[in-house]
Order: sequence, then structure tokens, then C-alpha cells
Amino acid sequence: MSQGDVPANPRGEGGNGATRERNEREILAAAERVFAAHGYRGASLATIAEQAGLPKSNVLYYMGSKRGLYVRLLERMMARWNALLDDISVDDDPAEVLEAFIRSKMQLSRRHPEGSRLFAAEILGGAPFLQEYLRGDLRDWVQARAAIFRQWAERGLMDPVDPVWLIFLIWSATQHYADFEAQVLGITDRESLSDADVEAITAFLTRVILKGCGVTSRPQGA
Amino acid sequence: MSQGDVPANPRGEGGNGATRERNEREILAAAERVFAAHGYRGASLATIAEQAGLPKSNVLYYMGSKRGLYVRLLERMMARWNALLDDISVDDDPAEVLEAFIRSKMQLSRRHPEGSRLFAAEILGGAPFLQEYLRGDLRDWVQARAAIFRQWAERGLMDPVDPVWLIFLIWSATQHYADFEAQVLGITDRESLSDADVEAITAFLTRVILKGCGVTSRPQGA
DNA sequence: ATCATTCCTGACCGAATGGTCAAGATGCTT
DNA sequence: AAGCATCTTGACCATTCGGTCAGGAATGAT
Repeated sequence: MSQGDVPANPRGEGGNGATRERNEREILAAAERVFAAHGYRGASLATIAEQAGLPKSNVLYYMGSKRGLYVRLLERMMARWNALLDDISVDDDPAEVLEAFIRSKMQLSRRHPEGSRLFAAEILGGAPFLQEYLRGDLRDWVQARAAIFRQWAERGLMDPVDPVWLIFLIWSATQHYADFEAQVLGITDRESLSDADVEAITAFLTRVILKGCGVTSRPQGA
Repeated sequence: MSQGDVPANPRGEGGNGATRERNEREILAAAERVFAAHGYRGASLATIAEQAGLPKSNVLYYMGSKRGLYVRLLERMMARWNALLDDISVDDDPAEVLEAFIRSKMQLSRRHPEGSRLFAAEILGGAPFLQEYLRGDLRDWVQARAAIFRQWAERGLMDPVDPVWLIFLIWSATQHYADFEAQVLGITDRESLSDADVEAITAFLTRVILKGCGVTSRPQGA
């Protein structure tokens, strides 16, 4: 009865529906593309439906509303993000952790460029739907890792740089290649980024950032 | 007679109009905000007009069309960008140049956050209006500076890192604080970024990036 | 065969969209 | 005071927007 509900699907999840599953997948994929390209207000259900190969009514049948569809995409992307670098401890090797962070973030952006751009567009617009997440879960995520970085600095394993700014630096640098792909391709005169390109960029970022905050590239002792 | 023209203003520029100048300034400022927040398609002339304190018809009288207004904003932002770091040579000091680059880019993003976000939103959406600029002027700009970085590396003044990736790294890191302000503020629990914050971030980025690509912080000899 | 549930969709709605236009207000120049 | 260019704006238009709804098609269990 509240406004955000999906009208049908009373059984909660899945149902029997191979049909439902397939259509929802198709709709979510199309919606991710369109929202990423035009932002929330700029995206139209008609376009999404067209790209999903379904009539507009069918999209609304499955997703309930434009708003509902959008938050569902955001939640999917948040889940992907939260799975990142979930278990690090003070006793891990800074070089390994930072490299893994850069690499997995890079791959996340590459594997889900539309989701990445969708996220970026949402934040660009002031994060109207994500305020709660930013000030809650994500802040905790960042602060927890920042605390570990800080301890590393105390132990002399890296320079005493502000860990939060460091996380933002890594975030922005990796995000850039997904979000601003058009710019990267335009300036470097490429049609697309190859696996080799991505590997080269990852290596570059790892090298510069690790060296930049004084992390010794590999620990030789135990 | 072609469709993008501003119908009035036959005298080309400025005219006598203090009125015109004031109104155009008001409209451009409002439009920059609204386009930045919602993207091209998500922005509405009604909202822009309201924020400019003018009736919608008046906005169209001055700007001709939504499209025309938008490209005018983009051009203004490109001009600001082009004025950046316009004269560097191989004989300059890498540390000074890189620091100046980071600092002025940071200030540009801070001074014109809406313009910065507008640019970001345009590129995020695939840069439909900016393809030409990216593959032309901006590419030349980047390649010219990349050539200088490369020569510095040959002279042993910095590590032989890919200069184009380096420029993107600086671009993305500095851009981040304007474009993703909502994220930065949410995670760090701030209301806004103070001048001191910006100074701290600039110092952090300068330090990490310079050290990261092996630029000695200051040349002590001549 | 019956029946309930799920799936599907064209027709339709009020609101908002970008843009046009005609008619008048304002102000500068002579 | 006449004349002209600039400015201002409400009324209006075709199109598109997100969303509703009624009714029919599939589907599966009994």
C-alpha cells in the first residue's frame, strides 16, 4: 500500500519464474545503461523499455516505478562495492593490500562500467538517494580502513599521510577510467581500452601511489 | 535561419545592454547549477528560469534554445580550462610545474564547482557535445605537456612514467573534490570544505604525486 | 476441465517538457 | 515627440513524461 511497492510478485522472491528472472535481468541491464548515460531525471522509461525489448508497461509491471528501479540498481552496485577488500588487518602487508585495492577497484570499474557511471552520476547530482549510505555504511568502511593505514604509518611501514585523502585518491584515479572513458579514449585516440591498457594503467597507479606514500614495494624480511 | 541561432541580438555582442549583460550572467549562473545537478536532459528550462528569477520566455529570448545555452556553458568552461598552465617549457623545474598544475587545477575546481560538475556530467554521458573538443584542442593540450614530461624523464628529472596516465591521475584526483563533493562531505562528516581543507588536500596530492613519480621536491643546484 | 495465479500490453491520463508568437513595455537617438 | 530597436511576458502548442488500468494470454496444479 505504500507507494514504492512492486504491485505483483506477492510470493516475495523469484517465484517459479524463469521468465521473471530473465526479464528482470534484461530490464536491469538496460536501465543501468540508460541511467548511467542520462542520470535519473534524464532517463526515460520508454527508452529503457525499448532497450530491454519490452513494452513500457511490462517494465513497470516488474519494477513498480522508476524510482524503485533506480534504487534497486544502486543497491546492486553498493553490494558489489561492499564485497571489495572486505578483510584486511593491521598485520597484512601494506604493499600487497594497496595493490590489491587498486587492482580490484580497477576491475570493478571495468567489469561494471555502467554501474560505475550510474553511481558517479548519482553522486554528481548531490547523491539524493545515497545520503544515508554515504553517511552510514560507506563512512564506516572508509574509517575502518583509514584506521589500519594510520597504524601502518605509526609502525613506519608508510608515510604518515592522511589515510582518508589517500582512499579518495585511489577511488578517483581508478574510477576515472570507467566514468570518463569518453575523455580517455578521445585524448588517447583509442576505440576502447584493451586488457593490456588496463594492466598498464593498474601498474602505473600502483607504482606511483605506493612510492608516493612511502610503501616499500615488497617486504623482504618476514 | 539555422536552428541554433539566438533570434535577437543582431548586433553580435554586448550591445549597449547593461540589462542584457546582467540577465545573461544571471541565466548562465542558474543554468550552470541546474545542468550540473541533473545533466542535460534532466535539466528543465522552467527550473533554470525560476532560479534566475525570470520568466521562461525571457531565458529563451536571450539564449535561443536549451541546446544553445548548454553549449555556451561548455565553451565558457573550456576557456577557463585552456587558460590553465598555458606556458611551460622543458627548461622549467618539474617540481614547480607539477605543483602549480595541481594547485591551479584544484583552484579551478573550487572556484567553479558547478562548471566542473557540468563538464563531468557531459563526459559521463559520453560527451555528445564535446567529442570534437576532446579529439582536437584538448588532445593537443595533453600531448604537448606529455612531450615535456617525457623529456624530463629522459633528463633524469623524474621517473619514466607514462605522462598521459600521469595527467589523467592529476585530473581525476583534483576533479574528485568538486565533482564528488557530496561523497567527500558525507564520508568525512563535513558541511563544506574549508580553505584549510583544500590547502591540506593540495599539499597531500602534491607530496604523493611528486614523490610517486620521482620528482625531487626542490632543485637545490641551479 | 477447472481455476487461480502470473504474465502481458494497448489505451489512456494529467503533468511537464522545449519552443513559438503576438502584443505590449521600455528606453535611446534624433 | 516621434521612431526604432531592445526587452518582456502570458498564452499557447505538440510532444513526452511516469504511471494506471482493464482485460486478455499463459501457465501449472488439481
